[in-house]
Amino acid sequence: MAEAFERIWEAVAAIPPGATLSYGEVARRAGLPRRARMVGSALGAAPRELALPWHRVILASGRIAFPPGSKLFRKQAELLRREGVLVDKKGGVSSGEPASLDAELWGPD
DNA sequence: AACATGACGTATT
DNA sequence: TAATACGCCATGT
Repeated sequence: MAEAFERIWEAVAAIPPGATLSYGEVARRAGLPRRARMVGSALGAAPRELALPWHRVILASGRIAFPPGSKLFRKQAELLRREGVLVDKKGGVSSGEPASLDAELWGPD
């Protein structure tokens, strides 16, 4: 396996529960700046036995990378919420503390 | 070598 | 906020 993939897997494995990192950030931490797209490939090719916390990797825009409603989207949302991370229906991810009480009570609209 | 593709990122409208 | 556009880079054809 290419060494780059292993560096990426390490970076992902190092993300603590309840936290999230963007693909670009993971790439940077792996010593591969500007290789965000490669992070996606690496995760897709990652052996299941590594049990990587792939769900903690999201877009730089703070949302889940999959189309809302898709199989993988629901899977990732569930894994994140299982760690206390809030995920709205559009894939928006916010760590534990709500940005504002309004947002929590009334939603994004 | 040219071109398309993708679990991306940023800037601009 | 959403839609485009363009940059980026490994892979596969």
